[in-house]
Formats: sequence, C-alpha cells, structure tokens
Amino acid sequence: MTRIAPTALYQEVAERLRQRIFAHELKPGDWIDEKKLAEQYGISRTPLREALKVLASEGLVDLKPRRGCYVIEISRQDIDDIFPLMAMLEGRCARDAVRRAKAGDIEALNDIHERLESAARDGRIDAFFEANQEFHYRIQELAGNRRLLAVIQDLRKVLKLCRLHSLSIEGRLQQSLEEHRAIMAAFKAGDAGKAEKMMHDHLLSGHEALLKMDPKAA
Amino acid sequence: MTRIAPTALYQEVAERLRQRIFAHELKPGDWIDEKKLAEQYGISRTPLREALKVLASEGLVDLKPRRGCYVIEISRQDIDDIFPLMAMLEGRCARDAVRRAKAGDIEALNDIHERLESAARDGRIDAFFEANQEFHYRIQELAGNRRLLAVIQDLRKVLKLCRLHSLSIEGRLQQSLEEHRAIMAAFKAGDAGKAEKMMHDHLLSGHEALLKMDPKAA
DNA sequence: CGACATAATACTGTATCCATAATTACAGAG
DNA sequence: CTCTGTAATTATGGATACAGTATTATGTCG
Repeated sequence: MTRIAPTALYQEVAERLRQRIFAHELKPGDWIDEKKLAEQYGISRTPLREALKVLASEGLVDLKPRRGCYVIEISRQDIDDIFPLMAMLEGRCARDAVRRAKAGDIEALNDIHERLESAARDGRIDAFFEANQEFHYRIQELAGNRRLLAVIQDLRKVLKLCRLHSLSIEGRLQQSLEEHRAIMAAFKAGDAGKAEKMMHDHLLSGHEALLKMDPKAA
Repeated sequence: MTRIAPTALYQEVAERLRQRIFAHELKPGDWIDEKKLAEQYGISRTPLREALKVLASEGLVDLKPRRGCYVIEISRQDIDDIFPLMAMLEGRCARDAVRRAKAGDIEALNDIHERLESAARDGRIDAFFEANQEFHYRIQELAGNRRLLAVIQDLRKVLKLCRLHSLSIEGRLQQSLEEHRAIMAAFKAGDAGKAEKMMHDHLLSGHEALLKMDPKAA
C-alpha cells in the first residue's frame, strides 16, 4: 500500500471504514469480519483492530469482547436524544457566529446559501445536501469554539448512520430552504438571538421530518 | 488477574492510564514510553497501543504518527472553550432534570446536597469535591438524555487534566456551596428555568475562579 | 570552532504466530 | 423426536518478531 501522507495505516483504515459505514455498505447490525477485511485491504489484522478501537470510541461500532465487532444500530431513543441536543449546540453556534462574523464572513456564508438556493431550484438533492452541510459547518467554524465544533461533528457522525435523510420527503427540501433563508437573514441583520432561535428550530424541524418518515424506529 | 467481567485487557489498561493521567502521575506533555509501560504492566505492546488509541479518541493523549504518544496539554483556549460549553450543557441538564424529577429523586438529590453541606462545615475539601461530582452527575442522569450525559462526561475528563481545581481558592468553596444551595432550591421549587440559569452561572463562576488562580495559562 | 552530513541507535508501526474462548454441529440418551 | 453434552472449528485477544523511519551523536570539512 503506497502511503503518501505521514498518516498511520490504522487512521486510513478507520477513515475507509467510516466511509463504508456512512455509505451503508456496512449496515447497522452487520458483523465486521476482521480476517476478511484485512485480506481485502491487503493488510494484517493489527492496524485493522486499532482502527476498530477508534471507531468504537466514536460510537460507530460496538466492540463486544470476545464476540466481535458490529456496526452500531441507532435507536429511536438516540434520535430523540441527539436532535434536541444538536438544536441547542448548533443554535449556540449560530448565536456566537453572528457576534463574531466580519462582513466578509457573512458574504462567504451567503455564497454557500446561494448554492443552496440554486440546488433547490434545480431539484438537485445531492447538491442541496452538500451545500447544506457546508453552510452548517461554516457557521460552526465562525463560532470560534473548537470544542463545540468537535462535539457537534461527533454527534453528526452518529446521525449519518440513519439511512435516509429527511430531505427525500416531499416538501421538506422547500421547508428546509425557507428555514435557511431565515437563518441567513438573521446573519445579515446581525441578530444573534434570532439566528440562535432559527437554527435551533431548524434542527427540531429536521427531527420532526425524520420521525414523519419512520415514526416508530429509525 | 481473575477477570469476572468479560472486559478486554486494553480496556483495563486504558482505565489505569486514565487514572494515572488524572492523578498527574503522567503529566501533560509527558511522553508515554510504550516499551517501558508494557513491561511495567507485564503485558505486550499490542493491548497497550490499543488503549492509547482509545485515550487519543477521548482527547487525553496526542498520538503523533511516528513520533510517539504524549499526554495532552490543556491550553487557555481549551479552558475558555469548554467552560461556556459545559455551562450550557449542564444548565440544560438542570432544566430537564427539574421537569422529570419525581419527589423521591429530589429527596435523593437533597441527600447528596446535605453531604456537601456537611463536608463544607468540616472543611473537608476532598469530601466536598466528591459530593459535588455526585450532585452534578445525578442531575445529568435525571435529565434522561444519554447523549447529553456522554458529551458532558467526555468534556469533564479533559477538564480533569487541570492540575488544581478551583476549590483550593480561599472563599471559592463557600461560594460554590451558595450556588449549589440556589440550584437545590430551584429543584425543590420545581422552577426549571431558574435551575438552568443557576447551574449555568455556577459553571461560569467555576471558570472565573479557575482563571483567577492562573490568569495566563492553565 | 561551528556546521553539515552520515551512521548508529532506538522507537514506532506492521505482520505473523499462538492461545483461549465462543459457537456450532453432531452424537447419544431420555 | 428433542434436548443436552461434548468435541471440533473458527474467530478474537495477546505476544513476539521484524522492518522502516526519525532522532541523535559523532566525525570531518569548511
């Protein structure tokens, strides 16, 4: 395996596994066969096992002693726990971001928002999803709290385990867009309190949309 | 070592290392010598390295590729990032806890608070610290959000790296006690909003006290 | 005397090997 | 025919051996 970056093998393996888990190539509940994966990647089990330890710490897999490694299954309880938490955290980000944002920052944020608008016009869900992710991430960066950002990103990883994202619901994309407009407006107006509330409600709204898709489990 | 629980060796090693780090037997910035530690524990490097991967994910150590493992050094920036975040999170816990608490829960919480009072009267700082931890933890449990609890506990681990806790400041113990009384009162009154604010301010107050000890760095 | 280059040493990272525990299948008995 | 116990197979956990790279020290040249 040719390795350009000075990153350890277990890190690359962890990243590849993350991608496979997010892509649902490895589905929740699936058993992870160490031996098979190791020869698939052409490596030994050692770095693979180290990678699994990392993923377990991230909450993506469940490492049962002497019983193997399984992709985590997200529960309804998890969904109900995480979304309100994310609403609070991302709301806080929005508030802090408004206070710290320079004019150029808001312009850059608006550029991302415009890509969201354009993706919505063309009905390109993937592009919308992409711009959406970037919009949120940029706000988290603007908030300037590295720990807050890290916590949010960790939780987002877990949420990625839900196979379907709520954008596929008819009407949700438009609703999400409206909510983003309100957030963007609050940024332009420099209204931190409003930005916090809009972002907070935006997340809760996403929660509701997700539950509407699959009311009992996730 | 008789092992009843089916816990893997790397987990036990991780726990022992955590304790040594919290006890500042392994100080921030210290290099962790894999070979020496392994023979110290009478184990091979394999489970030790796996333990280090876990600690790295928890943010307790820094794993630099090809350069070894170092105990993390907490920065002033980290302190300033984490405390406001904890204030928000624990504040939220207090709010949710008040809403969900049954009469018996509040009684149990009050018992812990009484131990805090008694420890304060006798000037037993360690007992105070202990009861304080338990008081906060119990509230987090009462809030009933497992993810919220996990996030808080993770951040608290990092905060434990600060050698001195602010209670050793003259007057801080009394102030902390007063704040706890206010929180306890809000619980008894069933005032969720007040509990949230009191808990929030309690954390910020702890932040200030810590900065007063060591204004520039941590 | 100082700086740079080269060599030696030591530690990290990876692979292979061994032991132990768990699961499954098969056989025997009720 | 079913249930239980034992044996065999397989996978996980841990140890050891090996390779590659980084760091440091020493020697030579400027």
